[in-house]
Amino acid sequence: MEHPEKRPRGRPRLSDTSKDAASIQSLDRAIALLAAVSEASGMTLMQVSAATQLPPSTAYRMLTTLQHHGMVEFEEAGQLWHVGVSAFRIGSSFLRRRKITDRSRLVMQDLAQRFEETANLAVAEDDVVVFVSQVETHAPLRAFFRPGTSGPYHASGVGKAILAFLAPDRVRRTLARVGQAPFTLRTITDVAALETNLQAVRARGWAIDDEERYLGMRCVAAPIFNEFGEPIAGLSLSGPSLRLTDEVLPVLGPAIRAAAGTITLSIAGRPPA
Amino acid sequence: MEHPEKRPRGRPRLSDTSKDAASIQSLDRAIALLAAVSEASGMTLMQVSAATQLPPSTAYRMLTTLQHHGMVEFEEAGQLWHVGVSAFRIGSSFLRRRKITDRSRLVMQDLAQRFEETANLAVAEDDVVVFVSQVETHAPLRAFFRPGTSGPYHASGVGKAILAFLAPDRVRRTLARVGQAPFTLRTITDVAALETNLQAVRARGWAIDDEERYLGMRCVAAPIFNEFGEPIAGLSLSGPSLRLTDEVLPVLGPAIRAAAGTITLSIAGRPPA
DNA sequence: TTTCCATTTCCGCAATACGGAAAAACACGA
DNA sequence: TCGTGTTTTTCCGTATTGCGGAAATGGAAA
Repeated sequence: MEHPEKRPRGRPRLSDTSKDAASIQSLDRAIALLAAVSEASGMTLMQVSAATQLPPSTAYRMLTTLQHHGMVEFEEAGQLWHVGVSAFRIGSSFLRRRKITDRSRLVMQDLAQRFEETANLAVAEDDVVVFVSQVETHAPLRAFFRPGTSGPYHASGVGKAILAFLAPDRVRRTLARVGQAPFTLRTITDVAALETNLQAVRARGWAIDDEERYLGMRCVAAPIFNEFGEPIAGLSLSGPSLRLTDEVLPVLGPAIRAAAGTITLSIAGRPPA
Repeated sequence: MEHPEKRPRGRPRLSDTSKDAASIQSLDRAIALLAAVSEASGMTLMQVSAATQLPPSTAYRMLTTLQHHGMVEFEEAGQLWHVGVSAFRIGSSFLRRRKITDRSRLVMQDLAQRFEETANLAVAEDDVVVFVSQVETHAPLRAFFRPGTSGPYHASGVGKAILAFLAPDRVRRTLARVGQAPFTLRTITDVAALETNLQAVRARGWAIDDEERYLGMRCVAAPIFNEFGEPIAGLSLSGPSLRLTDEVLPVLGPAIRAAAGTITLSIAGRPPA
């Protein structure tokens, strides 16, 4: 009956948006900590503590707990904390649900070898596309996306390849939500312009990212569909604009569209009506 | 009503030799839970609860907390919990630090010490395998590869260990490209003969280079796999034929296969299907 | 050596996470 | 349609567990 007012029991100082459901504080903090560690490449205890706003002793206790499970590793030389194998193992199972990764391997190897450019596979998430695997070439100058990195829908080959086959209103909603940040001079920052671009993509079956994300880098991509004809991922070949010239595009584009088609079939997907 | 036992709420449900350092219970449990979810492909709350031995309400609270961070996802249709994107993102940052050379060091030292022969690590390149690190023994007569030197696929233990787990047509393409130069009388210079040899390697999990590159030198090797089950490197023990006799091979072979398996695990790889 | 700073351990307090139990939501069959 | 059994979700009192200040340890520089 006493203190019928606010809840002294509640979570401590920060945020307290009060709308979030009951959460486990220590777990919340631990995940934030893990995310912080994964963003840097090696952090000392003090850095972790600073980045997470947690007292060193608390951060330390969390790190050692995570360490027992192999979620983080401690590098003696340099006293650095890194993400561990277990985290990778657990995270990798995210892909198992999308059996695409395994099925696309051969196709990607073939593409990369034939054209001597990096082949990438990315899956569609709510607000971004996430690169999940790639096959590299041995060219000294080449594109590289670390698995797990994400790309913007409006300024990536795979993103546009996927958008092109989504219902118009869904495209508009997505764009409204994520915006069209200008990464380079060539980024398409206008909704109407992007829609025109997507129409062309849909018509020919493959998309091109012409230095829209990184200057000097081009990227040719095609969508992969699930059994409902919905685009759920994309295959792309990326490299320096110097090599992916306008002359080779007419060859590359159809080749990638075909390769993506092969993957669509292998996961029992089907092209849209 | 009865069962007024000691402490039902208590934390020490499991063994707990009490020697383990202070850990955060909720985090411990959450990681175990996450690992359980990652092993199955989609679990209902009840399954999670059963697998982790946690009461449903606790498991539920953890799942929703993880969900807020995107560590797990809930699939409405089927009421299934899956590992989420964030877990993938965080886990992927493990790749930045995944240096085979570093992670194999201990295993190699152990091997070299146990058998008193030189242990080598070599990685697969397009046309050759490249020796990147070794642990030497004190024997006066011993094998030695300077780091950076390359070996032929068809006439090296590591090379054959790798070839044995590649797709047949890829093996053929590689051999067609690099040839089968005869280094010694024992070099396998015939495609068919090599393929038979590789079949045996694949069956038992380890390869032997029986003076095929250098007269008097034998080499026992096993492959190391990446997360796609592709052979990307090999571990070998090499020394004079006088010591690596037919009698010790049955011991050495499995030992090296096991050691390579350990390395595969430590880089979050997996054996091929 | 002394000093300074980061890491690791300790420990008492009470805030936090726990889990039983009840309430919703759901799934079938009758 | 209702009833019955199951799973998911919410609630809440309790005391266990996690918290963080502070001290101890360790290591490198001065």
